[in-house]
Amino acid sequence: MADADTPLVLIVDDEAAQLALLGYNLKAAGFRVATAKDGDEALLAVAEQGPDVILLDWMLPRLSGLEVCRQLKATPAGRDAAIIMVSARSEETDRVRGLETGADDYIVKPYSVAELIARVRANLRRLRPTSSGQTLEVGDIRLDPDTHRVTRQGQVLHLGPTEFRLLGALMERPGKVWTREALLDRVWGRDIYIDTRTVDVHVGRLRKTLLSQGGEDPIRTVRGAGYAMG
Amino acid sequence: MADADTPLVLIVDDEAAQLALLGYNLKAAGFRVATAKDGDEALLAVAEQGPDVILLDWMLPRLSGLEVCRQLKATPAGRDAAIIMVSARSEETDRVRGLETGADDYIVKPYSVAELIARVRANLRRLRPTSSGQTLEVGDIRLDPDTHRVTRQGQVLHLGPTEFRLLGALMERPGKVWTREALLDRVWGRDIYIDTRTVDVHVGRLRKTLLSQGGEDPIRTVRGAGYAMG
DNA sequence: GATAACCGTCACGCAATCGTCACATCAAGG
DNA sequence: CCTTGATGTGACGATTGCGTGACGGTTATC
Repeated sequence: MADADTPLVLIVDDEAAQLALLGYNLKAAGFRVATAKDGDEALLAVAEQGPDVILLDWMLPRLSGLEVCRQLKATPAGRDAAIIMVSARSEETDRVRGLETGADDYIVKPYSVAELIARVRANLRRLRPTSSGQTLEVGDIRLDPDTHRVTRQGQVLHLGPTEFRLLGALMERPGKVWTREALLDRVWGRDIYIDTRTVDVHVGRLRKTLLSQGGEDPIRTVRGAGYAMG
Repeated sequence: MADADTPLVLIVDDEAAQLALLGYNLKAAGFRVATAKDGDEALLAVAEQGPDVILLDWMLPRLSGLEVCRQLKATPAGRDAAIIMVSARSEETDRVRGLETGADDYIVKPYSVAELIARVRANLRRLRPTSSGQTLEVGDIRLDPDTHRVTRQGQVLHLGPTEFRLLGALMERPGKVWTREALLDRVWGRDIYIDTRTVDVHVGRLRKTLLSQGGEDPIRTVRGAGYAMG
């Protein structure tokens, strides 16, 4: 059961009760579990054990979760892991800042165990193709998840955080038609209540940037359904 | 609107006012709604109607919400549903106990309608992950539900949403003769009042597109009965 | 505290698509 | 050949979906 192929989840939280609860549920779901009480322990554990997923609490003593995230993403082992920020604060700003710092996902308290497990699994799946420095490429567009850099025909394009994640989602499965709802899930996060038309606006902004250096429109609008890449 | 594809939400609460309020909001959000006043009614309703999401109040007469949750998760129909516990108590212990018992999510009073709807939707999405439909193929015509792409002999064909769904229905069961009424049900939706002749028009438009690149007419008209593929 | 970047929402306008009708055409029986 | 009911189809007004500029609000940065 707990062999090296079993995904390792590192839980970083300063509350012992949280560590116990999360650990219990994750073990029950078949994961290996490591724990850390603060940022320093977390950095050490990441370097030593190389976890696949890191559950990182927002509120930590000494270093904030945000700062820990930044430092983790600066280490080789940290870049190979998916970081899920856990927060009691639901404000948009926190989420954006978390994702900008390099977190791969975000979950807001209170969350369900089913949701947590689903998130961990989803990020594990996503880990393989993208997170290990794998640059996405569709046509003449390249997206580097590590450096957050997008180029078209060598030209570097500047994208906002949301548009970057939007493009990343579209490029991850070229051709697949995403409904606006699915994109809200994938790009904005679950349990976020946002007008679906907002997706249209961001697609428009993304298109504008992608077309700024000329070239064809790489995003296909499927009337009545959603959007797709390629 | 209220066809079988519309998700069914079962509300379990002993206060009539709560039932009415929640029911009103959920219906306004486009869900079908069923109600139950206590645990016994809930168990019956779940077995009979097989809801997709269950909103389960914590405080119930006779059986507690917790116990109802446990019993629900012991039934086949209950396991297929997402259970959201609704509680006025915000203590951590309650949440943990609720989730340990098998609830999929948890929402604490007072909550906003927007949050409630968002939770219900989020749990629905988790319940039915986007099934990657297999590409349909009849003769030289291919239809990919995933990419919403229709090709004939490699040529990409452009179809409107309705014609796409119409072709999908026909291709799903090649040879089967669909009556106009059945097609209205399948393609347009169950409780839609539309002239059956409209089907003829759309079949005509579909034929026109399918024949635009040459080839035989793949749709067979069965006089007095309806249409069939192949 | 001022500026710039970015976000989510709204309103407007255009184009695609829809449903219906009217008329043409067809199939089958007499 | 004629009749009759069913089907094909072009035209048209109405609706809907989508693109997009504008706007106010928030945050980061200096």
